[in-house]
Amino acid sequence: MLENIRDTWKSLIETHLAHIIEQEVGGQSTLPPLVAQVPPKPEMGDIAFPLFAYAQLLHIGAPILAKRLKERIEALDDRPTGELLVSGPYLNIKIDVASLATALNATIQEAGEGYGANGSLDGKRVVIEFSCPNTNKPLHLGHMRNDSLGMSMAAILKANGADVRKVNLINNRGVHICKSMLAYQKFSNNETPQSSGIKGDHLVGNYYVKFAQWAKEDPTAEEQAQQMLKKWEEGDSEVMALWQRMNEWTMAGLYESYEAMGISFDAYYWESETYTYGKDEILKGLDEGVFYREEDGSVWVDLCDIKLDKKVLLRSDGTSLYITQDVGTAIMRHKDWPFDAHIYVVGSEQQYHFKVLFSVLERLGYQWAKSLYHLSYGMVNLPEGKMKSREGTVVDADELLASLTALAEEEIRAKGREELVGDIAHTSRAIALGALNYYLLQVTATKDMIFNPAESISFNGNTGPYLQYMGARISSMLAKFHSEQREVEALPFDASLLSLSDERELIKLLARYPEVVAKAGAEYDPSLVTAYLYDLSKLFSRYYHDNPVLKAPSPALVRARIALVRMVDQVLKNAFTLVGIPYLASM
RNA sequence: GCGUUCGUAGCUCAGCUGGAUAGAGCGCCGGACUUCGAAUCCGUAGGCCGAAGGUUCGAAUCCUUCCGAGCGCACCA
Repeated sequence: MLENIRDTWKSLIETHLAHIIEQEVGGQSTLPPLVAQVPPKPEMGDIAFPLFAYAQLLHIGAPILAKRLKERIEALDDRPTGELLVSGPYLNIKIDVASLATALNATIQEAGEGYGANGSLDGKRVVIEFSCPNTNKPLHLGHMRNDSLGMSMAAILKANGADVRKVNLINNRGVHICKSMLAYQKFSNNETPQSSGIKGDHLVGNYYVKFAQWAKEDPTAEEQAQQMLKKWEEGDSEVMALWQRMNEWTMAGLYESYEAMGISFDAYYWESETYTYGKDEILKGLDEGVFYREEDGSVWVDLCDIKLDKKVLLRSDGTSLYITQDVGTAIMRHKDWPFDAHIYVVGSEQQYHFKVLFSVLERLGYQWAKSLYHLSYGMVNLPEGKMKSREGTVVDADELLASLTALAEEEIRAKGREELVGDIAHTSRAIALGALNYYLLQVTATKDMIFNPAESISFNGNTGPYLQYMGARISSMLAKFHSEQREVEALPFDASLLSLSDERELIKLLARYPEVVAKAGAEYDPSLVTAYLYDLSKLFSRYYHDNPVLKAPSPALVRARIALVRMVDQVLKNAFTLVGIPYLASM
């Protein structure tokens, strides 16, 4: 909405700039592009156009040029609504906020939860792969960052019109899986999740830890694990049975965690089925001369020309590697469901791997290889330093969620809101999720981050619950309005009454929301949405704190402010769904 | 060593397709609840934006070098 206004002014000013420059210095074919900015202070207007570059061409001061442009445009009979201001070397526009508010109100009311969405990716299919846990241990904090990013990106891309397919590739085979199996075989006395009362993924994880301890004492442990892997590959019935049993335990646990954290997928893939993929593709590439074979029989790709070194694609015994199966899996997925883009949400430690993977696919001649994207994210560290599984400092996902939930519940009870909140368990969980997702998504994905548990549960300041609180306050305000001032609803909405500085700022911010959704989609960056949410909430908090809505001086003003509050409410709701923050009417 | 990501307030983070005095939160100190729920709001203090050069009318933002940190550099995944 704001974009249209900006573009209108921009092209108008551009035209007149071109005219002036042509008159003064003759046919300048390439003018520098005019950039639109936001003035640092509201009283300077709403849109700013710096004129330095043009003034230089004309050999005059920018303020003089600004003045000339202003006079010239003001002389026009039909020009857009709004006011021109000269502010030093800038030509600024003070937009007509009342007409913007009127249009915005109609748009938001009509679009509802669709406000902010756009069709830029209409008809485009996007696969997004994330989570991809191993079946030998429960989820930890690192996975949570991955899952938050994956879920959020999927929602953002949908809001941009894409047909999104969320996929999860479960790493359910390999030596590391055999390790927990082996330890279980040796030390378990056949305990089960049922007999022990331990959640399946945690039970299996215990044996993975057990293996590490055992391997320290018994040097043959690693060798035994390798032997078990061999048996697995041969389909040994005893090993297969154990594998199946333990994988089921883990998966049951993981499904439970996903459910609790609001994470879902459209398709699951299993490494036990995909690990042999890609071999044929590599051999085909070998035939085509894209790859080469070493004397020992291994197949390689030489990526030195793009500074990526040489990489093995097939072992000398002809078996696949991690990269081989990734090549095969990508090709298979494109056959199954021809996509326009494929995003892999994977930690930054695998950047090199993905560069190689994408290059290999490109060399195999797949045009779509260019649409592959590694959404890389940094490590999650603790205030004390890195999480170390050996030192037991890994933050378990289930435990973290449980403790956040307990704290939220404590807070609700401390405020005596048990009755008002309704389902206290549900509400506490929703607050915990809001806190977690916001905390994890507010940081730029590529950066490493420090997760401070104490801070994430504080619920004060720049946090998820702060945003949820805004929603709850608005809900209760609107409920009160409906029960006490229904008759005011009948009054017409007069946007010109919203003339306070904060009201103007709120309206502009609300009008900017669609641009945020578009940018987050184009740049694959959920943190743009969290940043926007915080700006909106902060501005709104101050506004309703300082200015009564239900007790505004006149019914007409009550009506106008209620309209504004409803717009804020709708945008909060819409943005919440993009970053995994549950909306709560009461908390 | 090579590649890559990053160095902004005491701490955690924004701002980075160059533009008007560098912003939040936490913490510190001080205010505001007979007023739409104080999980809130307001204010004070706190920065040679890692360092040095360069490009530019203008650089936290772009380029180079250096310093410091993370992560890669397996016929592991």
